[in-house]
Amino acid sequence: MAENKEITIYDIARYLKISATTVSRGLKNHPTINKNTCKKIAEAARILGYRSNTFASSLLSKTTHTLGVIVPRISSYFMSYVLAGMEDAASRQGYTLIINHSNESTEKEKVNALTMFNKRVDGLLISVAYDTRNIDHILPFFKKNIPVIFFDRTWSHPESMSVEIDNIKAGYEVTKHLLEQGFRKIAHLTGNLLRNVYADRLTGYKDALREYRIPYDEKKLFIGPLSENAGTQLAEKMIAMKVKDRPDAVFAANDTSAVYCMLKLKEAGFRIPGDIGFAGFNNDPISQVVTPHLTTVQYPGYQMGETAVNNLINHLKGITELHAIPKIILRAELMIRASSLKKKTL
Amino acid sequence: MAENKEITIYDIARYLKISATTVSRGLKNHPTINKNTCKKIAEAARILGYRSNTFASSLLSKTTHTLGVIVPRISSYFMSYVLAGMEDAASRQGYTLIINHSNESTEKEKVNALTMFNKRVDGLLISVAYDTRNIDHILPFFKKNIPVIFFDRTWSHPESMSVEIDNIKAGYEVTKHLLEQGFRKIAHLTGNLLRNVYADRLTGYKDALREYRIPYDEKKLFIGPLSENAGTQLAEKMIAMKVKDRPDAVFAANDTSAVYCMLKLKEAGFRIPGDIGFAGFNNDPISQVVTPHLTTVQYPGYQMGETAVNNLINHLKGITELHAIPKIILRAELMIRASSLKKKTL
DNA sequence: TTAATTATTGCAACCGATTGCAATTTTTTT
DNA sequence: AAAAAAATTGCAATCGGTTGCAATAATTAA
Repeated sequence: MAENKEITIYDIARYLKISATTVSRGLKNHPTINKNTCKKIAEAARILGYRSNTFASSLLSKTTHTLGVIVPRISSYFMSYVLAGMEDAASRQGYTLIINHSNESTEKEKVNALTMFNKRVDGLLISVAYDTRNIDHILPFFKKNIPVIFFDRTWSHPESMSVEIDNIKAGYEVTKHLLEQGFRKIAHLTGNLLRNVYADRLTGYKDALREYRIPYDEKKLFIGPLSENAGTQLAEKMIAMKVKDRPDAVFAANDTSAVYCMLKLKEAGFRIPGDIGFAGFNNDPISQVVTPHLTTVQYPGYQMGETAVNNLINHLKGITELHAIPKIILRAELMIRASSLKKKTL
Repeated sequence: MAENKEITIYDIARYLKISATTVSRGLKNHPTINKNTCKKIAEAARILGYRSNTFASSLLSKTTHTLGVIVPRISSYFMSYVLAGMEDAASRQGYTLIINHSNESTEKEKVNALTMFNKRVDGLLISVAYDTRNIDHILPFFKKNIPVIFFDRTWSHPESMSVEIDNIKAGYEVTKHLLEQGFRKIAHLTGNLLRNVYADRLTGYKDALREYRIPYDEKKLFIGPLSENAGTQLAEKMIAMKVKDRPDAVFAANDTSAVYCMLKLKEAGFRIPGDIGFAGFNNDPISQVVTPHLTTVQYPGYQMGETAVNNLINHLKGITELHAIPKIILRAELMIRASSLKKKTL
């Protein structure tokens, strides 16, 4: 069988005894082509099993209808929702996603960026790795006027747009809530302060303390990878502390570390929230499964992905200008649950 | 600045006063090109900021170095690990992934398959949607000799390969473990039996019952979407049952439904595992956070993704033949935890 | 020193779709 | 019925890299 022979517009042209030009135009219903001819062309394409050769047209148009996505980690609850939102938005508009993850390594991030650059994505969506210190590897995109959108872990750049939540506000609200509940020695477990998400939450935390006239105590700030282990270790440190030094609450910058810290403390006999209150971040499934349920911040991952992609595509279509909107803030919501409710009421 | 001008091999040729042919060959260190010339070409490419135009070469080679991935849902713990494994394996070998999700809809799956087909991926990796009933939409790939690998939720096809775990064995082991612990009225909460993963686990469940000479009771089989809600609803049904009809254990085909069923029963005053034993599937993070911890099956997602991609690429490179290996079975491991330990020991 | 090898390099056609402009056909106007 | 306007269609060049084959240059053998 000739099943393997690819059908081109020339085959259709020969079949209908017309020119390839007309076929090319007919296939996209170009207004100058007779409606009837268009119909015949579409029909012939169907019969012959034609599929457009995207390379040939990309070669000419220099456009791929492909967006590159670089995330620190695919396998995270939050990020997988971002990707789901991106995928839905992209395919709704006829775009395809190329997804890479840096695995939190700046080196891999650089390689990924280069790959995307060489694959000539029409635009780039990126959330930077844990300890990325500069965006030299993104500069080539700006130079070539390829639009870049940062999301979640952002990086400010005059030609780019960021999509994020108001981390300062979220950090403030979490901390304020803990303060309202009567906690006064609140520890903050967070990640690399180079990252906006962590730096901003810390700022919010400090803001709330200031409001309550509680001096900020550096000894209550714990910086680490926010892993299960990081949570467990903080618990161990706390257990080893003298009572007067021991925090009476923990605000962790993600749920994983919060939960594992909680579990370890519970195991050691501490009551939550009676002895120690807890709040996390992200609203991962574990936050609603752990006992007591974890107070956290609902992070709109799906919506973040959707928003980022829609804005990128609007820019590509010339509907909007990226640099005109340096930042889009999505709504994040404090989810108050038992882990922080010392007073029984709100 | 001429920053925006793309550099082509012709620019390099002009710059070095040699032919484009030589540049093309030199860039890939073709043996007939003088080593020294190669070096000069590479240097010039660097200086001028050349990047290869993949379309132009794909147009000729009919190869994209791109793999298509269709998953039912990106935002699932298990699947996000599969994707991570795929991404690592693919980028290690210089391949790029295009990822789509069907959102458990066969219709979207069809659209996705068409997109991948038109984007001319070199190979396809797919895990089918919840209620896909045929693979007509995949047939075009087979016709064009584009290799297809099914993973997790597979579909047997003579030219294809499947990567999965031994779900029958896993189902058998979970059930046998519950039986060994003294449970005798084990309910099974699962998904659409059209899907191998659910059908096979059920088979294993029946095998274990048979071994213990316990008649299979259809009334103990609950089929649904395996969502949080499905778990809660099963609990409600169980609460409403007469004692003699009530299962003394639940084997759920995923952790989410198991956990939510457990939580609801706990809330209603049932003791786990004293009154009702529990086992789930997947080893999601929630399984280790819920109290008591959930017995489950460790599902090697990352490895599954890696294996699928490596095999696909090996086929593409001509190292192996896909259809020679119809199936690859990965190791899954029963994780025994408190939710199923009625006898205090193993 | 010349012929025979071997190493390098370049010509020109090709992959498949697109597009400006000219050519042809059809329709409308006068 | 002829001229003008509008609707269709096709020619030919182009996008950038690849490759078979011929041409030229450099080495080696005779």
